[in-house]
Amino acid sequence: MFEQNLKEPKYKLIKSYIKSLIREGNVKDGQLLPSEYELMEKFNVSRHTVRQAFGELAKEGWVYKKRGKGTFARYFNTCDKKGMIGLITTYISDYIFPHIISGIESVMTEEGYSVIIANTNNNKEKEAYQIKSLMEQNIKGLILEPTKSAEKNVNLNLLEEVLARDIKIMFINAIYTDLKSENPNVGCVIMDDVKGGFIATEYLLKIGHRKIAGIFKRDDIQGVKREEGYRKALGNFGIIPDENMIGRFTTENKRIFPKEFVSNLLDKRNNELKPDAIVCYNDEIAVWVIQTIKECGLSVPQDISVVGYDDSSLATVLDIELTTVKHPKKQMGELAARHLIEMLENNSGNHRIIYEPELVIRSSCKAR
Amino acid sequence: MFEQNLKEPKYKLIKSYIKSLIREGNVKDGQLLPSEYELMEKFNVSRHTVRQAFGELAKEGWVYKKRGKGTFARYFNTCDKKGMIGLITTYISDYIFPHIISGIESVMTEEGYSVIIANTNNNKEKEAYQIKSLMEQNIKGLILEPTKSAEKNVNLNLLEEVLARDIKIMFINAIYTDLKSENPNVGCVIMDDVKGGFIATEYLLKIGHRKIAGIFKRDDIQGVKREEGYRKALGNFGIIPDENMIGRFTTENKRIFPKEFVSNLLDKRNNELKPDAIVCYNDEIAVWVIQTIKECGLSVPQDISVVGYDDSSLATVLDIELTTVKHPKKQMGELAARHLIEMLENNSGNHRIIYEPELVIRSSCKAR
DNA sequence: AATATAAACATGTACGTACAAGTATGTACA
DNA sequence: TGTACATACTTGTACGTACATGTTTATATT
Repeated sequence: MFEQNLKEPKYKLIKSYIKSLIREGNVKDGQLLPSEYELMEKFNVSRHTVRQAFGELAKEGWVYKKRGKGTFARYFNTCDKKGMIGLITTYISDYIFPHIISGIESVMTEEGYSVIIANTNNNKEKEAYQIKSLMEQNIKGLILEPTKSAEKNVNLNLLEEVLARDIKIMFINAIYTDLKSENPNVGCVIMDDVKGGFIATEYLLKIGHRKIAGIFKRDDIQGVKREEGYRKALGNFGIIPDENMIGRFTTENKRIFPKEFVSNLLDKRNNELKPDAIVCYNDEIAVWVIQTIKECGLSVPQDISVVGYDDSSLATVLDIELTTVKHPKKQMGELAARHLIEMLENNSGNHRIIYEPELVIRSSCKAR
Repeated sequence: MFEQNLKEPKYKLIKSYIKSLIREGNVKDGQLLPSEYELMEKFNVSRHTVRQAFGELAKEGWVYKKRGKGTFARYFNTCDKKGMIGLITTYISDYIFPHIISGIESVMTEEGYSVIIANTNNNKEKEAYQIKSLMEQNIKGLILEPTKSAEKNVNLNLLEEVLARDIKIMFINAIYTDLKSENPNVGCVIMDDVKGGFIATEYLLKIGHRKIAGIFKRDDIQGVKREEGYRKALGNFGIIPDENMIGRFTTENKRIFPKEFVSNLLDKRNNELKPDAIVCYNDEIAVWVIQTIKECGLSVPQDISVVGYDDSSLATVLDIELTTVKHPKKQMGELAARHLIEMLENNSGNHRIIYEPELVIRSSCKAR
């Protein structure tokens, strides 16, 4: 009578009975389970007890109920579905992100994973919220594009919790360097942004420019590194950059800053600042820069050469086609997905991919 | 006695009371909520009813309980757990889809749901695979942009299975009409595409055009309806359209067809076909059409006026800015998300939204 | 043969009771 | 002072009943 009652409540016993029915395939996906009354008899309990068991199983996703019809098994996380992957990016619909996401989704779907997407709008608190949310969803891996990667990583402890739960992390675009870089559960697919900034600037130098302004994002590592490459290239040509010709913006002022910075550079009163060329953080900024140059009565590339970054769709859509640094975009997504799957399934190899940037030369620069 | 009982069960009323306590900050994170007995008295219900409310809230993550101590609010910690929503679109990274997806994601995240995305590349088999995959995840709702909606719905049985599992369906852009349209578990946010095609064509007629060609997609309902609107507008002006001036393409030949169709129209040998204006299925097609017109040595809008559809980013990026029909894009995503949440949480109301299109007049049309 | 109707059965809501078990607090006793 | 105990409170488990509501099937009626 009481041997069963030593610990476990009756409704939990019924729960595990139902779960075993489903798990062992006795009742398959979508098939009818025993009715409440049948289980009352079988276990000699009240209907309330059976309902408690079924109610929890329904909330947990093991079964679903249809009034008048019965309770049915739901087979989730089965063998033909390998599991879920979380994806957190700063933005979803803007710029090159749709292509990155699409690359990830296509590979993951092909390989039998599902992708849950979330974005942070480049806000650290929202990033924390999204990481917590995804942790609750039983994900196997997390693809993360860091938010404000150049600032202090306030979500480090959260990421360590992610790893503690055996969830692998794959960074894209940038990495949080404070995570131990040898950790085999952390991978990345990033660009060599120093080199990217370098080749963009070097190209301008090689075609004869010397007064080269730069405008960079300062709250993500990509921006900091691109500036580093820019400085390195100038240094190679023996040029010490004028700090007034380097502009730095953040997410918050990115829509105002480029215009202000460029129109200040082109202001007739401080003519010694007027650049021959401008290296831009990315194509979006380059477009605004070109717009401002035009508004100041000058033209691109006749008066000023402009280099973008990322080779986004913006680059070829203007009447002036942008010379820009190629970003792998969709390919980066695919690479990140494939390497994460490798980490999950084989747990081996080096999964730190650094993409070599190349320059795409179009019509926004002119030799002088 | 029964005035409250017209629809909502008592325990749901108590649930929303508790949720409002937490949401409005009357009971903050970690603080004690009223005990079961207090709520019994307050609402004049049995303890069972209160427990049902608290039980569900606990499973959903709104509260947590401690035996002997009470029930506590949980807001900032992990109020997620409301569940997962599946999202299946034809494409992810192209055209207006990133904006639709972004709208859905932002609302869903704000409301505590997670979004799993998947795409079909406009392929019916892939659609079937994605629906099956998502069914195995424990999704609460499915947002679906139909694939090849004008063709026979081969996945109807699958969608009925989705509904049988108590997963609500929200259609966007188009609906599979073979699903019973009064079903309260099916909603939609679509455009009035007949009207869209109508106002685009009517505009051209009003500014004096009579020989108006049309190029439409024939494998989705949007295309069929836009063509219907086009014919209706012509009919209102007493024009019987020349069938040779109407082109129909499918996903498979969309990259070749517009060019062939337009260059054939403009071929000097069949001069009677040469149109004054062309109504295009969408902006993407319009761009290719304009390209082809230019290649034939004619110009837009001087020789031929062109109308697009969707008001995508393509519309304003060319040197000729497209006159086009406005598509809600991000707003459509937000609407779809909000209405799906309504269906899930309140189970009431009409969730069939038909968006009224409006024309955005730019510079790709000229009166004659 | 088609159409109501009733019965049987499924889950949903809601009332009641009883006792178990964890927590906090005040009181009596050592 | 400190410990033990009673008490009152909390949630947890479990029994019972009743009726509502949706689904299916068999039966009776037209």
